[in-house]
Amino acid sequence: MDERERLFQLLAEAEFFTGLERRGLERVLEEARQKRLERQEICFRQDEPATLLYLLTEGRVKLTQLTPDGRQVLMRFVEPGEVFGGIALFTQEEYPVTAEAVERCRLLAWDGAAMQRLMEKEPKIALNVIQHLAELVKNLQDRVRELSTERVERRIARALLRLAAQAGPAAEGEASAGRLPTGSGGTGRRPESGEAMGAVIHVSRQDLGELTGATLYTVSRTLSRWESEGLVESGRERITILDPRALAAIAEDET
Amino acid sequence: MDERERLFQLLAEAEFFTGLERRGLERVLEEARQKRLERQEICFRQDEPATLLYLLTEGRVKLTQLTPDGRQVLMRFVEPGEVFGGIALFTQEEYPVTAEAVERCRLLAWDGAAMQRLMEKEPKIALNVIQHLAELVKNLQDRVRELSTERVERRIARALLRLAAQAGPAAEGEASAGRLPTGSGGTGRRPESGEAMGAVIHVSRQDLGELTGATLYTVSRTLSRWESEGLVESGRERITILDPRALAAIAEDET
DNA sequence: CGTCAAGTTGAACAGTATCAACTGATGTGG
DNA sequence: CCACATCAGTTGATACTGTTCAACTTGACG
Repeated sequence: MDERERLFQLLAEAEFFTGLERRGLERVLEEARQKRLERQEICFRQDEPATLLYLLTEGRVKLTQLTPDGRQVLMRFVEPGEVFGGIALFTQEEYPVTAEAVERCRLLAWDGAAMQRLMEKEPKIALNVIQHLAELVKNLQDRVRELSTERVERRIARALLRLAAQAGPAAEGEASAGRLPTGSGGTGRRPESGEAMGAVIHVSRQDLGELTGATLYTVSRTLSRWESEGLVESGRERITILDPRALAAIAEDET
Repeated sequence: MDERERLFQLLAEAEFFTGLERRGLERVLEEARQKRLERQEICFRQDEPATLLYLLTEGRVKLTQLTPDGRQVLMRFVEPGEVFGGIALFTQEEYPVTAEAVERCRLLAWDGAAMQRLMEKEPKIALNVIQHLAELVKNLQDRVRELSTERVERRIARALLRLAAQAGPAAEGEASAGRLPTGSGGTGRRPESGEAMGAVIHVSRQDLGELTGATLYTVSRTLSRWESEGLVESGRERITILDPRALAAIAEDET
C-alpha cells in the first residue's frame, strides 16, 4: 500500500510519465513488471534483442558499450527516475549497450507491446518519449563536440561537474569534509568558507576514463594534481569536489 | 501538377512520413511551407529559437556546431528525404547547430503547431519521429565510441565509407570490386580496371577534419598516403574511393 | 592572369598513451 | 584474527600519435 504509493510518486516524477493523470499512472503501473538487481548484476547485454524498457526506481545503473577490440566506453550513469533501454525498443533491434547495476537496484519494466498500448491510451507518453530522446541527442552532440575539440583535462572537469549535478539532487548537505589543507603547497588557494560544496561522486578512475575517452592513468594524474591544488579530495572510488568554481573555470574557457 | 506529384513521392519516402495514406500526405503537404536556399545560405543558426522543422527535398545541407572558442564541429550532412532541425523543435528550445546549404536546396518546413496538429491526426508520424530520433541516438553513440577509442586514420576511413554510403544511393554503378588480396605488401598496388567503384565524395579536408575530430593537416596527410597506395584518388573538395575493401579493412579491425 | 581558397608537406612540439613497478586499502578464508 | 590475494590507485620513464606553425604548391574562377 504504502509501497504502492511510493511508486506512484516516482512515476509521476519520471520523465516518461510526467503530465499523466492518476488514471494514466495506474494504467502504466498495471502494465509494469517489477525487477530487482544485485550489485554488479547485468540487466541486459549489448547486442541482445531488445525486449524491455526500464525505469530505475532505486539504485544506480551504468550503461557501457564494448568496442570490437574489447575496450569499454561508459555511455552514462542512470539515476532513479530515469529510463533506459528505450532506444532499442523503439527501433526493434538490439540493445546498443550493456546495463549493469552499480548498486542494488529496483526497477520497473515494460515490453514493446505494453508501451504501444500505453502510448495509444495516453498520447502524452509519446510526446514525453520524444522529448527524452531529443534531450539525449543534445547531450550526445555536446559530448561529440567535447571529444572532438577539447583536451582531456577539460573533459574530466566537465564530467565531474555533470556527475555531481546528476547525483547531487539526491544527497546534499555536508558538514565539514573539513578544510584539509592537504597541500599548503605553493598555490595557497583553498576553498573559502561558504564555497566548498563537497559533492561526493562515486566513480573509479577507470569509470571516469571510459566516460571521458582517457586512460585511467591520465585521470589519476589529473586528479592528483587537482588534489594538490585543493580543488578536489579523492579516495578509492570516491571524489569530493571542494572547489566547484575552479573546476568550472577549467571546464569552460580559461586555460 | 507534376511538381506536386514529385513532392508526394518524396514525402512518401521520407523517414518522417512513411506509412501514411495519400490522405495523410495531403494534410502534411497542406501544412508545409516551401523554401529555397542558395549555395552557402544559412537556414538557421545555432542558438536561434527553434521555430521550424525542415525536410530537405533537393540539395545538401550541413549541420555544424560551434565551440565557445570558435572551432567548428561538423555534426552531419543532410541528404534529400532527411529531416533536420527537429530536435530543438520538440524540446522547445534553441537550435543546437547551424544549418548551411552546401548546394542550392529546396525544402519543406513546418512549425511546431503544424507538427502538433499533424501528429494528432496521424499518430504514425509520432512513431516515425521516435524512430528517427532513436536512430540518431544510436549513430551518435557510435560516434562517441569512435572518438573515445579509435585513432584518426580509422575514423577518417569510416567517415569516408559512411559518406559514400549516404550519398551513394544516388550515384552508383559498380563492376565487381573484385577480389583484391590487400596484402602483397609492396606499394605496387593499383586499382585494376574493373575494380574501381569510384564513389565520389564532395567534401573538403576541412570538413572531413571537423567530422572526425582531426585537423585538416592530418586529414591531408592521411589522404596523401592512401592516394599513393591506390586506395583513393583525390582533388579539390573531392575524394574518389578506389578500393572500398581496403578502406573497410582500415575502418574495421586490422591495423 | 592575378587572386584567393584549398591542399601539401616539413619540422618541432605537446598531450596522452603505454608499460612497469610500487603502494595501500578491502575483504576473505584458514 | 591475521595473512594473503585482490583490486584501485599512483607515479616514473618512454614512445608515439596528432597538432601546430610556416612555407609552399596547385587549381579554380572572375
